[in-house]
Amino acid sequence: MGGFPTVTDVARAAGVSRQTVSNVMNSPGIVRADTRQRVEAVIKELGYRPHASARRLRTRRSSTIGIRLDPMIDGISGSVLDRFLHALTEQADAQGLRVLLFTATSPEDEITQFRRLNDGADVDGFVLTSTFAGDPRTHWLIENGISFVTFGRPWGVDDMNDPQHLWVDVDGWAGLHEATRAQQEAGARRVAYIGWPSPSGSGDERRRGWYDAMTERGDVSADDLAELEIVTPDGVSQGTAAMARLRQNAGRIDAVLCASDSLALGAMIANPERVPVTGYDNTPVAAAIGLSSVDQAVDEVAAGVLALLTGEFGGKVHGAPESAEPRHRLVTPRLVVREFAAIPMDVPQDVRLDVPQSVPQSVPQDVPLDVPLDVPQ
Amino acid sequence: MGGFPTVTDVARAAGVSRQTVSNVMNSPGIVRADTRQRVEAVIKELGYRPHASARRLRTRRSSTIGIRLDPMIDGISGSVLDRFLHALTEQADAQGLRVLLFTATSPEDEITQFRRLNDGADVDGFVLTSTFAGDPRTHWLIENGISFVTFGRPWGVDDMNDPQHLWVDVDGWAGLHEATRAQQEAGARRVAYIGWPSPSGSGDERRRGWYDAMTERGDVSADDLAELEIVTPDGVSQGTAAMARLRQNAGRIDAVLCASDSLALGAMIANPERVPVTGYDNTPVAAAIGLSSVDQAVDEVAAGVLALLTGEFGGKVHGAPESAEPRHRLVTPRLVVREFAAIPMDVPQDVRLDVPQSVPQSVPQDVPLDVPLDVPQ
DNA sequence: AAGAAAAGTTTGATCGATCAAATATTTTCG
DNA sequence: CGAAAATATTTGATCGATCAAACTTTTCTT
Repeated sequence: MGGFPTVTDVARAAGVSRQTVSNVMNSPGIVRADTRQRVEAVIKELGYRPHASARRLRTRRSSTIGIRLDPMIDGISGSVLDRFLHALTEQADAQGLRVLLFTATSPEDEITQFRRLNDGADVDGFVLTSTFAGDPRTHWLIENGISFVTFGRPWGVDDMNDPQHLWVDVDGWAGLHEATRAQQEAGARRVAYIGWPSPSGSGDERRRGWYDAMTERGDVSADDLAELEIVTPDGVSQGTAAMARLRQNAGRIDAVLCASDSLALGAMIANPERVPVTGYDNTPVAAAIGLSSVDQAVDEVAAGVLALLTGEFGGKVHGAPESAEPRHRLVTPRLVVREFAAIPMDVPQDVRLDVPQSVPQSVPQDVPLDVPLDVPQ
Repeated sequence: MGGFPTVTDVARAAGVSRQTVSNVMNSPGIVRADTRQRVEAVIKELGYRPHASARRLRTRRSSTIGIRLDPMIDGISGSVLDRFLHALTEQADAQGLRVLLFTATSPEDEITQFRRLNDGADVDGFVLTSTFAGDPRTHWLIENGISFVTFGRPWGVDDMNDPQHLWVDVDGWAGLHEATRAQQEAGARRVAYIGWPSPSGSGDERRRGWYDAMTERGDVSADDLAELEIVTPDGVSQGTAAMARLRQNAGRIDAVLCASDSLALGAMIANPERVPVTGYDNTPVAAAIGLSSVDQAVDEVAAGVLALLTGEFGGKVHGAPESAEPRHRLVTPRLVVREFAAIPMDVPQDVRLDVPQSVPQSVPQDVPLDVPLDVPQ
């Protein structure tokens, strides 16, 4: 009559004790088969569902993980975080975990939220995104013994092997290496790279992937290689400007790789010769425009994050330092090849580094464009 | 020494009873000022935080709202849902509410999740997105007396005034009406519209906004108006095809309005005369390409959803049918005007309705493109 | 100033589940 | 067969907070 049935109701109906009902749900192994079946039948019949809060109060665990919903999710590159969030939620659901969102305006504010959610037993652990060098969040979490896994490796010196810090990341080096190889195999020799200024954890990784592939091949001189590289902050208009500069200074270009889809989209604009352009992140924009792009395998990342969070270490290292279980995972991204220049674009022949006043800006000012996922700010 | 301090610890340290501590937190008004200050000081000193699960067990409310993370969030149009989710989380946080995510593969599956989360006292109510005609979810929730608010009005006959169903929606009519007016004021007379096939709840609304603005002005004949309208399923390549058809059949065109940014992006491609194109949703793509677009004011939508969910009705109607408080909100979208054709595009003169085999497809096949937010499936 | 009313505070019970320890039952084996 | 061991089940206590009702103190009324 009242609300929902409780363990006591089920126990009475099945002619057993509360604890046996509890055991059927949590340690089926220790209940005799016939008893278990009887209880299970009653559970189904009454439509019994355990009361999550009561269980959490007693067990002191919430089966919930917290993740900050990043404001930069609005940008083009933000969609990687979206897809990650979706994959994480889906896979968490499948193993009985819930995902709780929160927002924060700064790393300090985020730490406040950590405390609030942890003290209130709202969550068992956290998933962090957008890590950066000297990230105060990871230090705080480690100090306070709170479980967490980061999507993105720690960028500080030596932090990468900190056994207290569990992480999953995408191998940007491999992504660019494969993308470069793909262009070379398609006949390209002079493959240019538009990247971000160093130091940038993930940016430097990606650049190295391109650089290594180029030097392994060995058919471009060091001087030429230097000409084929250009750095710029992230953004569509920056990509356009960088491409224009490349065309002025680098001589023949057979293909262009970019550190982000934003740059790639921009590069596409100042690309009348329709040189193949490859971006990074495989965002919807890339898909719509028909750009090849390196896809961060968010499903694998999510799986890795959950495995570490629920695995042997329970998201943190409690003893067992001799364990062989790896404390991080490096996921290899996938290159998504698309028909080149699906959208034919043309550009006035007089494109200069500084966009002339008489021509409309190629990027409107009203939207802050897409800080990429993992660039330290 | 053990874990965190509890009410009992605080009570002891402050020399009061548990209940007084509880009152300080929940009904400060009934505690004498000096007592309250003393207790508050102790709370701060001990760093006491209430245990969320214990509170929920006792009060039978979770201060958490559930929302399904939609798979279609990956598409271009999906970013509206993203932005809504972010706004919702931010504003929920501000009023002490948590947001819990879940995924589902179908409306039926979603109902299963509703049951699970509700029975377990995980959530107090739900926010639904992507409503469609005959949506089984809302019926189920109403039947089971579970609180919910939808982003998107109910599309069934008479459903819109169903007093059991609280909703917030964006006024697509007003959006298109304003966009049309804006073009007319800029000197356009023959404004075309690329929309979705009827019946489509939100699609029909938007079309009506354009249609009404055009007939109010009255300088285009009914025949011409029919020529200026074209319907097609959503998608970039569909937009391109539609635009090409318009150019063949509609005579002069001064401006084009589209039911989505996907269509607008497509239309942009087959637009050598650089007729102004306006999209809908103000997605990152529109921002990057420099398309004008109708922005669904997600902040206002989120505020409205929360107000209804926590307001007089608590997300559902329990008596008080004579109340004057509105049971739904219609938010007026904002037109974001951008410099036209920020990205110069050109198209071969021989664009035909069927894309020739020798020319690369304008949209790659490997990505399911962007079902818009509110199109019934 | 006495009694009533209001305001402030405390006590015991309770939400629904699980833990720890006790008890009952079945199995094993000399 | 019967005692010890192994297995199965039950009982009482507990997690941390709030509710409901009892109790104490202060304020108001006449």
